[in-house]
Amino acid sequence: MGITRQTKQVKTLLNIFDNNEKAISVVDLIKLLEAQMNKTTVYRILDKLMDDGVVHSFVGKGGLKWYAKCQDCSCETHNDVHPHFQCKTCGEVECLSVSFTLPPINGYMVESASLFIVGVCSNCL
Amino acid sequence: MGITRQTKQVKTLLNIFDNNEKAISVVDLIKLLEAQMNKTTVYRILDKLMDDGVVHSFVGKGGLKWYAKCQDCSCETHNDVHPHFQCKTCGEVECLSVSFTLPPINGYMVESASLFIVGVCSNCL
DNA sequence: AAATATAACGCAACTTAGTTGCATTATGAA
DNA sequence: TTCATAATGCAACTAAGTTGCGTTATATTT
Ligand SMILES: [Mn+2]
Ligand SMILES: [Mn+2]
Ligand SMILES: [Zn+2]
Ligand SMILES: [Zn+2]
Repeated sequence: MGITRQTKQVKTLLNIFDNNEKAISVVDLIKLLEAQMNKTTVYRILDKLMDDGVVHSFVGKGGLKWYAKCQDCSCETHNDVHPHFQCKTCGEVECLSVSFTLPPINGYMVESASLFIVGVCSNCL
Repeated sequence: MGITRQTKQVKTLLNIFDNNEKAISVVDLIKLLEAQMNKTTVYRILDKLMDDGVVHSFVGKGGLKWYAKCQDCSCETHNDVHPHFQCKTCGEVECLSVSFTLPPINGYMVESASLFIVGVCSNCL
């Protein structure tokens, strides 16, 4: 079940994702919002925003959780199957708007796949 | 720097990877070996086996670290760039001996990429 | 404009993965 | 057998994420 009440904290988080193309880690979110809300609240709101198809999450380089705004998702359909890229230089993480084809693996049923790419972004090159 | 002394603990871990095609998580390794060695030792030996090109690691579904034997790696060259697969049914994680091509991303320098696939393995289908 | 039901929040305490410092042990070379 | 030191065990710590519960605030009803 997703969000039912538009609390001050929910609005704050929605605002962050609306004005931010890049992905952001939970750790950074908690640090950024420590004056405004509890870390438990951050985790809980993120969970609900996931349910609502507002954001999607993925596991980054060090095993940390990252979140980014969904493009064309809703409660019912999560279409955000795209690679994620982390820049070694500036540290920023972004969703790549490209589709990728999985290698052929006979006899396996594929349910989901995540591709994480590390390198140097166009700004830092 | 890698391993310089063939301790009992090192032999135990080498033996596990030699007799095991599948990948294994650190958590499972620690549980499996709790009677034989300390968890700190497990982490430290795995680090060194990485340096020596004996094993490689990757981040699994939940952000946990997994390890598997390298095929053709050494201290100098780590060639193990392949996807990893986790079966939802049996939970086993394996290295896929297939190569995959990255999607074209103009203006970015790619350094490494990891592809993690979740589904049902051939045994469980 | 109250009253009210309850979703959501804050807080503290907890769990778990992984790390660090240091005293002790055991390996391999001299 | 001696000896330097790599490696281990242990305890304490850090950091990410979770849980339970009492309190607060939102949105609906009266
Ligand atoms: Mn994304
Ligand atoms: Mn592998
Ligand atoms: Zn960059
Ligand atoms: Zn299976």
